Amino acid sequence: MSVVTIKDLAKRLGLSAATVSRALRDSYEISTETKQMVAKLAEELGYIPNPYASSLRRRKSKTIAVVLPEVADSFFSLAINGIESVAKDKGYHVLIYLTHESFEREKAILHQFKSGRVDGILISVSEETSSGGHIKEVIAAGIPVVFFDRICEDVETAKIITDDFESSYKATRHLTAQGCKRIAYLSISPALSISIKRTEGYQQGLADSNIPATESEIILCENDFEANYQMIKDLLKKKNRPDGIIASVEKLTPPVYLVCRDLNLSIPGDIKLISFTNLQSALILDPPLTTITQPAFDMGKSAAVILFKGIEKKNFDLLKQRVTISSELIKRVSA
Amino acid sequence: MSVVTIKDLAKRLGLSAATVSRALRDSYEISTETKQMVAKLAEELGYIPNPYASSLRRRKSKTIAVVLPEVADSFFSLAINGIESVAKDKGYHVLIYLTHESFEREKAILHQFKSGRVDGILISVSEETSSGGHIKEVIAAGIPVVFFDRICEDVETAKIITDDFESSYKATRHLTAQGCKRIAYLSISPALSISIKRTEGYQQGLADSNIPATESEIILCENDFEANYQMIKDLLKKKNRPDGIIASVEKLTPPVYLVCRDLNLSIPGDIKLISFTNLQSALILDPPLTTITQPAFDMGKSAAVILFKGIEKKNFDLLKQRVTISSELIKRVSA
DNA sequence: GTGAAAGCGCTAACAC
DNA sequence: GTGTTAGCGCTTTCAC
Repeated sequence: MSVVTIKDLAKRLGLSAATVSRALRDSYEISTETKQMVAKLAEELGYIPNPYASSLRRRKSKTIAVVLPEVADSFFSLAINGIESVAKDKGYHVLIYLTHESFEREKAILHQFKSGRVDGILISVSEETSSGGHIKEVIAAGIPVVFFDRICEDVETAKIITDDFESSYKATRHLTAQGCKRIAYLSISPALSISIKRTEGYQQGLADSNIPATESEIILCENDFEANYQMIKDLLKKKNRPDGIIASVEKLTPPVYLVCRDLNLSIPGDIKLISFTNLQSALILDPPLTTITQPAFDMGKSAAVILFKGIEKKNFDLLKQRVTISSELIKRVSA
Repeated sequence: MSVVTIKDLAKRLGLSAATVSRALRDSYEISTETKQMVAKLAEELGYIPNPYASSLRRRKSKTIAVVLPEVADSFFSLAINGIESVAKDKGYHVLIYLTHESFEREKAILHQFKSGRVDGILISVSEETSSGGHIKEVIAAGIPVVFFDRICEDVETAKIITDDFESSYKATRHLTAQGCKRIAYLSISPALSISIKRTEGYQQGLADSNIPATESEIILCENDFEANYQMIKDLLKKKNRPDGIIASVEKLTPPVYLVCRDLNLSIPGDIKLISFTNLQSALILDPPLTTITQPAFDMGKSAAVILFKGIEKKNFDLLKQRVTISSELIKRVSA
């Protein structure tokens, strides 16, 4: 706790608190000499402003919230870096909240933001989030919100996404071009915006490759490794097993590799695989993994930049913003 | 911004602000009926306390800071989850700061904590941090600090670490037991506590295996992928190249695999490899990677638990706390 | 069991 | 260019 306050500085300098405050904020009203005196003493005494007194008075916190499902995923780790890089430059602080894919938790977290704790919010919604009422409430309370990656289509505010449909489409077409006739799609929560888009891209890819819908298979995976392993194993044990797989999120890659190993199936010989992932280690997997790699850092950065515009510029129409940053299909050995 | 204040509630109920405040905080002085009335109206009007007014008055922020070098590493991602899990239960908020391995940045971040922005700090120091003066200052200002993973030995406060010496020793002994005669150790910043311990464990392991110091080789790696790749390539091109490698941090794994592939060297045939990493994908690498896996989640959790004890319990001697949680050597194919 | 009053540290209006 | 005053919204004496 810094025990030195503006009053202390004022007393020592024979000035009023108001003048010191103005000098510290470099107000145009204050003479250069005074500013220097104040700055010098503040430095000497190790004065650090109390952020909460300032927040209370000015009604802004210089803080943003980042609401994420998890941080285990490499996508979100990279996104945090992008966000932090711009928050730091802006002199903002970053509060982090994890929903653990729970809608209830997400609601509770957002609810308390109406208190003015943060000046803006970056959010990637949970798997369970199918409607955005809780987010609309926060926006109605006057707090700018920017979605990134996992959005709510029914909430009108800025959205930073990647081209999920196109990525999935490209992945599917790549597999069929390699000769796949029967492609399984490993999905997560079907309510998620990214799931919907990716699934659509997959289906369109199949259609455009003249693969009948009967030859498609969508497996709804869970958060539990063992359960996913088992589902994938069941899938690959069937007599008409797929010859191609698209793993729609990072965490579904390991179980596929393991099942193939355990079932003695060769990738890409028996089964070709493409995963959505940002893991650097994709290229040292056995075999090197063909990936859809998302612009995670840039998405985080871009979301933060837009959020700050929304916070700082009064006549910036945050609500209409929509940025799509392309993902990349990186061909390696698995497909 | 919640526009409903305690005064509003008080006015509506014909009570004083003081009574409402006490009722909301469930003070023993207040009658049950009053409490219920207040709770009911607060709920109805959507009252949310202004956290900064409360922080200003009570001189506590219900917020902790987590200061990390990066969040790209799987270790720190998992640690954040551990930290968040306990902060959530305690009703605390988590501010995150990245130093990007810069000492200057770390100093600046810590400096402003003297303002009372946070009630406690969890920190894993940067590569460049060789002395802890900036941390001592914060502690002197009365703010509890807990180190986790990367510590400053010269700062007397709680430290949560893993058994770096033993892990490295075990890794080295495992390699020599497999027949390695010449083991290289890929290091990062030699000033870092974890680097020092791991290097010592490596050297002791060599000594106990009767391998002369002349057959050891410590390569100081950097933050740049290309540079590391080149250094490792140079290392493995030498005629007396090592037959074993210990990668002391996660990010050094990919370049080793790539160099081996490019030089047509077989792992583990020509070179055995053990890496410090928490990546789930270790077991689907080519070949599956033998790892030292750290208890990242538990370290984060444990650090947070101890920090909160330091914050909440006055007669808890935070400074003397020291917890070591063991890492695990997981034998797979690479060594 | 409740109220009045003071004040946390800072800043914005309004003076001069 | 600087000072005075009045709060921001909450909590905490100290009364009764």
